[in-house]
Amino acid sequence: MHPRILDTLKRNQLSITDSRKKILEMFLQRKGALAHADIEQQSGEEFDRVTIYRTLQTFVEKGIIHTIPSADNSVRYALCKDDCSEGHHHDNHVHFMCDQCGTTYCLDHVTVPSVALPVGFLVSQVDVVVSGTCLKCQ
Amino acid sequence: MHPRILDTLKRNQLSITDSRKKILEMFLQRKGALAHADIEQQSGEEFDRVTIYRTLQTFVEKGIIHTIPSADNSVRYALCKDDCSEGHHHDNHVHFMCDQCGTTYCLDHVTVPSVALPVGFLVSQVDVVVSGTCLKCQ
DNA sequence: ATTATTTTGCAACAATGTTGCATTTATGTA
DNA sequence: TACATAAATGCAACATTGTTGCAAAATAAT
Repeated sequence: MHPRILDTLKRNQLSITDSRKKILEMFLQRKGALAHADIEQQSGEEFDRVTIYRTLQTFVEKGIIHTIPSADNSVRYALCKDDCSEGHHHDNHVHFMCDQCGTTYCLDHVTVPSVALPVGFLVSQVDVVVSGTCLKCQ
Repeated sequence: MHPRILDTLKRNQLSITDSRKKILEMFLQRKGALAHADIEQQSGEEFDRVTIYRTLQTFVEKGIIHTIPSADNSVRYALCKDDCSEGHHHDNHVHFMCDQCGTTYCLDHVTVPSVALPVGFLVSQVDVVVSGTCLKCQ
């Protein structure tokens, strides 16, 4: 078991359960983003669909993971670099979605460029979604 | 009826039908983005749900409208500035989604900043999704 | 005006997400 | 460790969203 699992759950005052351990482990191992369907498949019917929904919801609320914007209507989740406190307004991200294989990368080390908006618009968060071909699919 | 409707449909070799005229008119009038649900409500059960889905699909394929990425799982559509030929790889956009009222703006005049990606990633499109408070909700 | 093509509406289905509640599991305390 | 309390899970049922096939209707072409 990944060393950060218990730590993360405890820090966020979450009961330590099988589903939470397993799902958190998935995120920690494969660094890319995961959709609900991915988790459902990989866990092999070990957990109820509802449990997975609720676990993801909880993780988002606690700031352990965040959702990634996408143009198709599939919600994907990725680990927050360091758990964002309160789960609100976490750091800005650059995400990369591969057109070929569909893998979504969370590029934490890429700087989010500043955007100059028209007067009257207050910015709370900037998400940059880049699509194209990823490293593996060249 | 908006003068650009017939023009746009003809240019894209689409049959001129009531649903297409009405839906295109919605996009031309209210310049913000529209979700499927918005269209369904505004058209007041005039058209079948399936027809709306298919119309939006067709418009996207023809490059008349494009989808806007969002972190929740609601797909929104907005007019392309000038119909993008082939519907693929239209110009990059900055989109603004208001946390208060949910209105999505397509900020065509804001320049998309260039993003420096790691070596090996080929970029085909950059979407910038800014969220915060809009002009009206201050 | 008539034929050929396209689009629509309906029905049925599939996928995705939500809610309430009883049962099970985890936590805190003696 | 055993017990009481609190929390999470699984099930069932439901709601929403999106898809597909096909006959009927509308549009376009001749």
